[in-house]
Parts: sequence; C-alpha cells; structure tokens
Amino acid sequence: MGGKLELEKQLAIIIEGAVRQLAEKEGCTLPDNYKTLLETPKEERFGELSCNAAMQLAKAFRSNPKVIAAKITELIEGKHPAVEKTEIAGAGFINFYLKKQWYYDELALMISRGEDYGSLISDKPKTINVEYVSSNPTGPCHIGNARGGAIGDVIANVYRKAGWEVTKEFYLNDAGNQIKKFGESIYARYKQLTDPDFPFPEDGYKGQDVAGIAERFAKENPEADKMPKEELTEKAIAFGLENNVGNIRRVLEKYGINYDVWFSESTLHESGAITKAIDFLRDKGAVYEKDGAVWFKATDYNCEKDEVLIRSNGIPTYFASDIAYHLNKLKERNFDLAVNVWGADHHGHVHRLRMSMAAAGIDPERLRIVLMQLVHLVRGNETLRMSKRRGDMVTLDELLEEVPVDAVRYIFNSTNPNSHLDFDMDLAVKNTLDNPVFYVQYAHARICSILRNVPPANTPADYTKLTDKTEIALLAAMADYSGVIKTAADEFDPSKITKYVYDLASCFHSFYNACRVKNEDASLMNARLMLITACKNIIKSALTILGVSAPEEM
RNA sequence: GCGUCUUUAGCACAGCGGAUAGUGCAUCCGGCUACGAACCGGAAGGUCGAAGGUUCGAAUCCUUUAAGGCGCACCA
Repeated sequence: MGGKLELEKQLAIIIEGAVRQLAEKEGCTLPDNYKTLLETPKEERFGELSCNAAMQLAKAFRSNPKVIAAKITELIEGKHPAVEKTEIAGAGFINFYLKKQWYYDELALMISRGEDYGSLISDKPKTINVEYVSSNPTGPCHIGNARGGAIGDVIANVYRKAGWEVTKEFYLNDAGNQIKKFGESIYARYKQLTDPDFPFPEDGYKGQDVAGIAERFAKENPEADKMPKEELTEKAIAFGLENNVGNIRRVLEKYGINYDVWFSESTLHESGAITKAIDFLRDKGAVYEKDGAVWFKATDYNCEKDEVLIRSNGIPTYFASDIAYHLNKLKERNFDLAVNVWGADHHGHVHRLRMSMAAAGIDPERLRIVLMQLVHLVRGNETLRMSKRRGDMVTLDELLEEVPVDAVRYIFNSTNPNSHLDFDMDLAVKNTLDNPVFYVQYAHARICSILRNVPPANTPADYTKLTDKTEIALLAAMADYSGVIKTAADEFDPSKITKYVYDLASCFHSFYNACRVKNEDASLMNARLMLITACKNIIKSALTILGVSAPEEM
C-alpha cells in the first residue's frame, strides 16, 4: 500500500504496544475512549508525525504528560527504521522526525507503482453501488443535478481507487404520478397545436421543452389525432421519455459521466417487486391498513409519522417503489454498501428510507445518503429561482456551453457537499482562466514539457541528492496521497481530492522555482526526473478521479 | 412550531479535540537573457455569529440564542 498512511499504521501499533506495556507496569487501566492517533503537525519544526497519547493518558496514569511521553519514547526507541528521532514538545506531544531515506524509498515505490500509486488494496474487495443525478426524465438536467453528478461520480471514482468494486447507477423515475402529469402536459400541448384554447393542466410541466416534444410527436405521428386519448397519451409519454432520457444520457456523457446501470422504476412495478417488498415488510410486522391505504409503521422507528405505501386509490407511492428499489440493491444484488447522492430538499426522506431497510432486517448502515445542499444560481446580483414546473432554469447543457467541463466539475467538487453553494454564472465564465483547475493542469503540463525537453542521462538516479526543502516538501505531499484517498472515501467528500491536488501542484511549482532539472549533475538530474514523473502520475491520477483532464500541453 | 444544514479575513472556502487559526481571489512589495511567469517569494488582513458549560487544551464537543437555506402531502 505504501504512503504515509501505512507508516502511520505501523507507528500506531508500536506506540500502542508501548502504552499497554507501560499501563501494565504501572498498574493502570487505559481510558475506555483511548485511541492511538497520529497526525501531521501544522508546523515543520514539530516533525512529520505527532502523537498525543501521553496527554490522553495523563489522568489515568495520574502523572504529568511529559513524564509519560518520556517513558513511551524510551520504549519505542529504535523500533521503526523510518524514524530518525523523537522529541517531546509542548504539553506532551511525541514528535517524530523521519529519515530522508524513508522518502527516497517511497519515491522508488511511486515509480514502480506508476499511476496506480495511492490505490488502497484489500484482499477481498467490497462492492458499492453509487447512485446519483437520477433526475426526473420529465425534463432536462439542471444545475442542481450538475452538482450531484460531479459529487456522485467522484465518490464512485474515489471508492474505486480505495479498492472497492464500484457500480455507477442512474435510477430512472419512469413511472408514477409525475409521469402521468408529464403525459397530460404533452397531450395538452399536442391539442393546443390545433386548438389554442385547449386547457393546460394546472400543475403540468410548463416548460418550452414539453411543447417541443408535442410538436415533434405530432410531426412524426400524423395518425395520432385519430387515436383515443389514452392511447395517444401513452404513445406521447413513450416518445417524450425516449427523447428526454436520450438527452439526459448525452449531456451526462458530455459531462464525463458514464453509468454502469440505468435502473428503471417501471420494472419494479411490472415485476411485482413493489408488492413483494410490501408483503415482506408486512411479514415483519411493519405494515398496517388504515382508511383504505397501506401504511409503513415508521413511528416504530423514531420517525415523526407513519408513511403511506399504497394510496387508497390502489397506486403505490414513490416511497413504496423506493423501498423496493433499495431492497433490490441491498438484498437481491447484495451490495455491501449503497450510496445515494440527494439534494437537501429530500432530507426528510432519508431517515424513513433507512428505517424501512432496518424493518426489512437490513443494517441501515449499508445505506448511506450523501446530502448536498442546494445550488443557488446567481447572475451578478440577481438570484435566479429555479423551477422545473415553470420551466425557468438553467440546464446542464446550457452551463456546459458557457463553461468548460473541467472547470465545472472542479468547481462543484471544491467545496464540501454540505456547504451551500452560490453558483455565479457570470463569474464562472469570467473566472474560467483563473479557476484553480488551470493551476493544477498547468503543473501537469509543465512537468510534461520538462520530460519532453530533458532526456535522462545514462547514469543511475541518486535519490539521496534530493535534499532541497522544496524537494522534501514535494515528496511529503506525494506520500500523503493514499491517506487522502482514505479520508475522501470515509467521509464521502470529494473536496478532499481537489484540495489535495491543488496543494500538491503548489508544492511542485515551488520546487520548480527553486530547483532546476536540466543541466544538473547527471545522477541528481535523473533523480529529479523521477521525482517529477512520480508527481505527474499522482496529479494525473487525482485529476482522473475528479473527471478532469490532465493535458500535456495547454 | 418541529427537524435539518450553514455562519471562520473585504469575497469564496479549509481546518471538526491539540502547539502562533490556514488557502485562493482582491490589495501592496519583489522575481523571467536558464527546463512553460496560467508561475514563484514576501507583506497586510480574523473577538472563528453571540452567551454559558465540559477539560490539561475548544473554531472544533454539550446547552441556550441570533441570522439565513432546505424540509415537515394518500407529491417526488
């Protein structure tokens, strides 16, 4: 596996051993919440790794942290070959200073692993299903979907890098109430082609796109006006869905998203999976009937109210099909983990869905919902309110016409999903050139340029000549990669990757300005060529996770 | 009203129990006759929304509170 992540694990084991040994000798018990934690100090002078064990133990050991630290340090002396020295500082921190050789060994590993460096390896890969965007096929993808798409796609990529078997999935809501409304809306627009006074449904889809669909439908189906209303509506829905789903698929591809599975909700209705799911929950005693409807006893699971599964008119709710869908993921297909990326406007749905899994005997921890706060679209000073029904929104397609894909994906992944985001169209276009993504890409292109211009000498590289502080800083940043992958995966937070790759690029640029590659002593030059090659691979790997291109020239 | 997310430098954000609170943009000063200046080095800028508490130690955890976003349908 390599990287600082592995070094941390090894050191933590050694320290923990010393702590236990010490506890036994002194006749003390460790606090219940004790955990050996290593962290990277903010300041260079405190070394590369730091441990606060002594401070955590002060109370239990009835002793001064500095004294405990001294005892621990004594026990671990010389136990790890990468450690140059340890020092006790501050209130009782044990600081570790690494041998330069550790970095050189790590560089050798980076070179041998190539772009695969940083991947986490597990003997038995777990399976994960990441579902994202899943926009309603009643219309095009909008800006909110764009954020969800960027976040979901990167979470999936991060998990792949973290050693999981990943399925990217789009859940197609091609059944239910909103599809019915969609059909009625197309029908009305169709009728209006010949009768402008034909009434449009109150809560129909008023967007221009629906009118366009009706027009094209009329053109391609000249016989349609002879059909009965039901048949015509059904045909119109099929026509509209095919049109919209095709568009969604196309624009997402343009956005760099390619799904493994397009899962259709209507198959759940047709296969009887919904009825089966409800029966299953009924067997578990979580379902009852009232007022002619079928209910889920959500209040048994700490929800505010019970939820309807089948309306009194016999039509299942969206919640019912969602339960069937997630049973399909977690029971039928048996993914170890299912992750959904949802807009914060759905947060009320999170707990009850997870509890429906609990009711079905499935560990709700296997279903994780990543909530992203909504995107507010701003143009200069005015806030643009988005409504699909009214049809006044900026689509992903339009966005991509104004702003390059790389910039959009980078922007949407540069903040935590939990943060509210104002997306300023004017600024996004204007700032395209000083978007941080270009800073990172520039580092990559710069390295490629050096590699084109500087042929390696016919001498073995001597890594021990990499001693400049910018070289060590760069090596240190590169060695952090696997740890960043782990954190990004654990926290479902793609912004950890953007922040990291930006910092890495910054370390490279500093190195570039402080050190030369060309015309140096041959063994040093070759070492620096290796250094920047490894750096290039990591930048490329991280950008690939982000779905951003890594151009060799720009 | 209940739930939930957010509040850190002029702006956009990071830090989520540790040692002097960071990064970018904007501002100011300096650096290309050398591998790509879309770059680098430096300066300035903050009662971490407010008040209490927990502990060796709080931007970070717990209460209370203020402002804003989003939910609270036999909609999705």
